[in-house]
Amino acid sequence: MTDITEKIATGLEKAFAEHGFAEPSVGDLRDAAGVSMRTLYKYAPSREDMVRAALEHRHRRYLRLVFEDLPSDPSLALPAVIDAIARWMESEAAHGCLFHAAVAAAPRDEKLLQLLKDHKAEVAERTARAAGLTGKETDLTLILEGLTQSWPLYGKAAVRSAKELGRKLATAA
Amino acid sequence: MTDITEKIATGLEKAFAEHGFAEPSVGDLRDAAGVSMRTLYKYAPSREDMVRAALEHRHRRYLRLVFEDLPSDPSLALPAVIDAIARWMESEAAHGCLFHAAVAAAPRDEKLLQLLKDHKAEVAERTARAAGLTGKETDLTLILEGLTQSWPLYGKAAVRSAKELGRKLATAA
DNA sequence: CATGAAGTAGAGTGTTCATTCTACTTGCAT
DNA sequence: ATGCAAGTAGAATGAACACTCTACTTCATG
Repeated sequence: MTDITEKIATGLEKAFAEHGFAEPSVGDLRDAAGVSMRTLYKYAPSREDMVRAALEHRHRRYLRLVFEDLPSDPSLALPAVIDAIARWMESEAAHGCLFHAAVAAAPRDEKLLQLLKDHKAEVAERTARAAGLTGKETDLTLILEGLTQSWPLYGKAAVRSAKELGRKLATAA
Repeated sequence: MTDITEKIATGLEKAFAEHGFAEPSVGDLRDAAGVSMRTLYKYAPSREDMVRAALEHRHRRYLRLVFEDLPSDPSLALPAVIDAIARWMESEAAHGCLFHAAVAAAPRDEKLLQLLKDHKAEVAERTARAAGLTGKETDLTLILEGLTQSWPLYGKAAVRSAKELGRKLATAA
């Protein structure tokens, strides 16, 4: 992960997050990355590769923002994850999950679908582990996905719903 | 809603559902609609209008498939809605919610966003009414959105999770 | 100090695509 | 039977865009 790779990935992620996957031309992406056409294509030899680079960068950043500094008490971990996701939505993902957006824009691209699945699986697994709810990955994914999707519609009320459902899930176990 | 309007809307919905919103050219859409270019543009004067026509058609079809013939017992209505959505996903929406896909493909289009919001609001409202859970629209949206998003990842296990969380929500009330 | 790896700027190329236009057909109502 | 409303087939147009190429600059290192 050299300096310039990081710079390019950061710019690409920002551009796609702001303008979606259909709209930005490679020229726009070059401007966002802050490099020349030649250099951009050297590190991402096609527009598809640019999308992948952006998602991989986002994955790393998401994990860092959501799962670093969680409380070690398992009963506090899930609400903390939900709060972290809410903060993420508020500051970074007004338009919803970038992985779903990417797959929606290119439903034929198998590599993208795999990236989405890996991302969601890792989020579910880490959440389950932190909350002491291993085996409940499906329920947790449902709650977190539901939160991410209903946030643009209901805002903070969606956060309350997610916490409430999370609490119910934990007490049942 | 004349014959030909319906024919065009049906074809457009199918094309977008199968190939996403980015890929199909207007030529492809014309073939899917089974009319000439001139006629297609007469009823949908731009590609954007074609997207809107497809979504409006899908909205009507979704409501019919999910909310017709629900059991009148409120405690049975929510599981029935969840089962209907599962059937819908299985047969029609392998790639996830078409409304979200459309918005993801064109995040700047305000009309599309409004269509999405109206669709989700009506689904939440009808579900709440059928299940005797008015006031719980946010929670219901979270569960149903979570189901729709995690279905491609977990299949029937997502359906079980949704029912379980729905049951917990209902018993608390 | 020169050389080559790695960068910049930006023009060129060939293709794809949304939209429009031309020319022709069909069937219904007067 | 004619004329118009509504359809078909598909070619033309002009813009946008992914990707490539040319020419030039920087700068660390042997």
